[in-house]
Amino acid sequence: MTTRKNSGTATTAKRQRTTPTGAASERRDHLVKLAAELFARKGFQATTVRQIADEAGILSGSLYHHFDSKETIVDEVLSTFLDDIIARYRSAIDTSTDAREVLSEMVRIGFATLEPHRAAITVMQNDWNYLRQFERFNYLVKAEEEVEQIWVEQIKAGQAAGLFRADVDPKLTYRMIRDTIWVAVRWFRPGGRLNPNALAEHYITVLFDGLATGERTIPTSAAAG
Amino acid sequence: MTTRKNSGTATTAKRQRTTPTGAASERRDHLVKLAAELFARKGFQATTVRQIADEAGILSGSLYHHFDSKETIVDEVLSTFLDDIIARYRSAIDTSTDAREVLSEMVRIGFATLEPHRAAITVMQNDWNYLRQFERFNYLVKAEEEVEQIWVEQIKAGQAAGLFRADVDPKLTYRMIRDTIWVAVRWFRPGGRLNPNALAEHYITVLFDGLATGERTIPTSAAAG
DNA sequence: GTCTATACGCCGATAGAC
DNA sequence: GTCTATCGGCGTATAGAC
Repeated sequence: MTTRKNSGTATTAKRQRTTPTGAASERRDHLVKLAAELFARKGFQATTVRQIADEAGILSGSLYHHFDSKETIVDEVLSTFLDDIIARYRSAIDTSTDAREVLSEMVRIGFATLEPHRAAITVMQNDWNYLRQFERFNYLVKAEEEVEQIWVEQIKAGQAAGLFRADVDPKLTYRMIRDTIWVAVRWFRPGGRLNPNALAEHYITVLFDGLATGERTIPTSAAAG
Repeated sequence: MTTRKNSGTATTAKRQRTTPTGAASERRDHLVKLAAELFARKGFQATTVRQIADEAGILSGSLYHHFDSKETIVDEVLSTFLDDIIARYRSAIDTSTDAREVLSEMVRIGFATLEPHRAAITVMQNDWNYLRQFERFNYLVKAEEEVEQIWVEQIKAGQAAGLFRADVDPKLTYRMIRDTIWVAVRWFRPGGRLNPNALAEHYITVLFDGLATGERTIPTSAAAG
């Protein structure tokens, strides 16, 4: 399909390294960071290569010494984020067996990612619909599927163990959790009233125990009350 | 700030009506609908006026007989949606006094809106970040604030009545509910496995009663157990 | 209400000097 | 690694005939 070389994970890869050793160029990384901020603020398409170059204090033509296209830049923004988040999820699964604890931890990971990967998550939210139409970004769909599988597995395990109510749809529940976390990037501001930790604990509380104070009806498949 | 004339609600308005009676032109409405679908599918910026015209079987120049700019078209898409949703919320508040019932009804309204306003909601989700930078769309911010006030009021009322747990942040809770509903437009497909009703009931269940099966710790300010 | 024809700027990207 | 200079294309929008 594409001509990309895959490394590390099965989902994403780094491309067009300029140094002979294969090490990342710091200059290049810096440019990617500047571009990511612009993409997040104005959208991918509304950001021009001239603006990116301006931000870096060079001319637009000079950008093409580092990247062969504007899409290569956003590709790097997104794949870096995806590599990181998937690695974190895997580590959470490895360190616990209780589905409720794993799920809580993955929620915490999500909110904790808002700050370091704010720009990438914003681009993912706003420009995913546009970017997905290019085959070069097929790996985004693959990564999404991999993440979904990880979550749904844990929700089903929790239901089988009698920890979670059996009358909710695992896939649907996953989507709602996922969406709630990532979309928070729209209003979350580092240093604001709420830090990522408080956000996570707030959400975990409502997610597991609910908003109501009264009696509950909880049908379960296993360990019924 | 702008030269727009406001009608109906305090938040949105219709503009540039062409008929002398002030009635909406059906031709114009049809063009808006076609454009909305394209905006939703490809993003506002990635959609060209030539594509909109193609879809309608006319040439791009002819579009300017109906609209004075591309932004006017998307403006009409968004304001129509906002007028409708705010009217529905108001009617829900008027027909019930129990905060839990009002909240449930507003959740149902949200999910029920996914289908008829799918395109508008998608544009709102994906292009809001871009559109908000133009002063002509300031009314979007105002409408958002109005909706927030309606929700937060109900959550606080529920807490005061001892119906909702007191240890959650009303504003934060509103944002999470709102985001969960609207972002569903990304994966919701009319005629799919889940209809808007099932979605709403599923979410209401988890929202009020939680995902867990065990005992809960529920601090309340009023009517403590 | 649509078409013909076109203005005019900005877009991403390239070639080659330094 | 950056600059100078530039290309071809497509973007929104307009003027005026029909």
